[in-house]
Amino acid sequence: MSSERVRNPKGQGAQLREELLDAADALLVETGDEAAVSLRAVARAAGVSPPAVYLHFDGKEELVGAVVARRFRQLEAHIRAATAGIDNPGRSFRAGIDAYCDWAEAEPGGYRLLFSVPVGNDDHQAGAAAFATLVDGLAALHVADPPRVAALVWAGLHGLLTLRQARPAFPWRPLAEQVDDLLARLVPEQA
Amino acid sequence: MSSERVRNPKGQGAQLREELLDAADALLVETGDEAAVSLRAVARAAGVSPPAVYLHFDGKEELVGAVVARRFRQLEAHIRAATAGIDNPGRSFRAGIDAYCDWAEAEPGGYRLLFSVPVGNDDHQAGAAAFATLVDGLAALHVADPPRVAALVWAGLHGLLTLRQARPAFPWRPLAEQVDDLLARLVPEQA
DNA sequence: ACCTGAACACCGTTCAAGT
DNA sequence: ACCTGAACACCGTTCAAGT
Repeated sequence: MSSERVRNPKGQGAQLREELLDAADALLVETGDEAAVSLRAVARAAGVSPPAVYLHFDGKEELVGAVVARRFRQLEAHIRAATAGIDNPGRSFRAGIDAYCDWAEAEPGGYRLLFSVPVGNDDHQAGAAAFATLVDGLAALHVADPPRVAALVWAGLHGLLTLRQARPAFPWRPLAEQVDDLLARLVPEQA
Repeated sequence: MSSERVRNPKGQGAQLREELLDAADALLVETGDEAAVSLRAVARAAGVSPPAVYLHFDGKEELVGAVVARRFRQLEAHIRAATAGIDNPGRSFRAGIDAYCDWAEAEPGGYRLLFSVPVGNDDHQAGAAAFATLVDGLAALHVADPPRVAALVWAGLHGLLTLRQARPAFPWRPLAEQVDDLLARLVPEQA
């Protein structure tokens, strides 16, 4: 049960860092809750002793923060990939919205995690970049005051996604229908 | 440091139950996070030993659940009190919305708690009752398909309130202004 | 009927030590 | 340079026992 893992050679400490991030990511996404994942469990999954985590992270909080930052970058890349090459502004805008929702629904725990943890500077950068894609999409539709409307759209989507997760017993309509309803009212220009 | 508390007489076990609920509520509202509050800390605050909690609750989860149920009933009462006696449907509707937002902003941890924990049946009842006040308000405004619009309004408000808490560094406009914007678009009938 | 003490298997973190 | 073992103060929960 102990020491399956082979020791890293001299210059390769960075490899353990990646293994720890992968292990922590997998455990965090399962639950979407920082508190449900223990630093000791992450160390176990990576095949090292608990103190080894401190060689690469200041503590549990910094480890979780690094996972969150990586997930934010993935989300932004996912949205950019979905909208890339779509010329029609309305269709591009909607493709970005759908990518955001798909990503949240595909890994609910991973989405919840993004907003359940105090953000560091890295996350703030990545989050701001994702928000910027939304503002750009609205500007292309000639919406008045795009940042102002973008905040409402973001809040509406986030509210729908998180409430649907938190209250699965509520008689929700299909998500696509709710998103249609929401956008029809918040962004009439996109029709 | 030990035994400040006087033992309860024979038929008064229910009193400890209330003391535990009050202690747990205070600790939970401070953090808004179930995981940040320990059963042992609750027992300490109430002046009893940890196993004493099990005399009244099945475990930590049930204790937290009872606190959440109580908070839901308080929220619904707060909304009903704010709308009671207002005849004008538009003003009554808006008073309910404002009461919801005020309650969430007055105790952010208490609001977060309501949706950060899996719900039991009690919470579901209380939550449904609060939602019903929203549906009724929209019906009085002769909105088409009130439950459908109510879901969007609820999601929009919830998204605004939680994102503002989770991302305090974001350049938010004042909440009242965002709520005005949101309602103007989602419920044009209220103007 | 109401509550405690001691125990168990966990947890995050620190620090000295091993290779 | 990279990692471990042992320790510390915590945690939720159980079970026998005290008043």
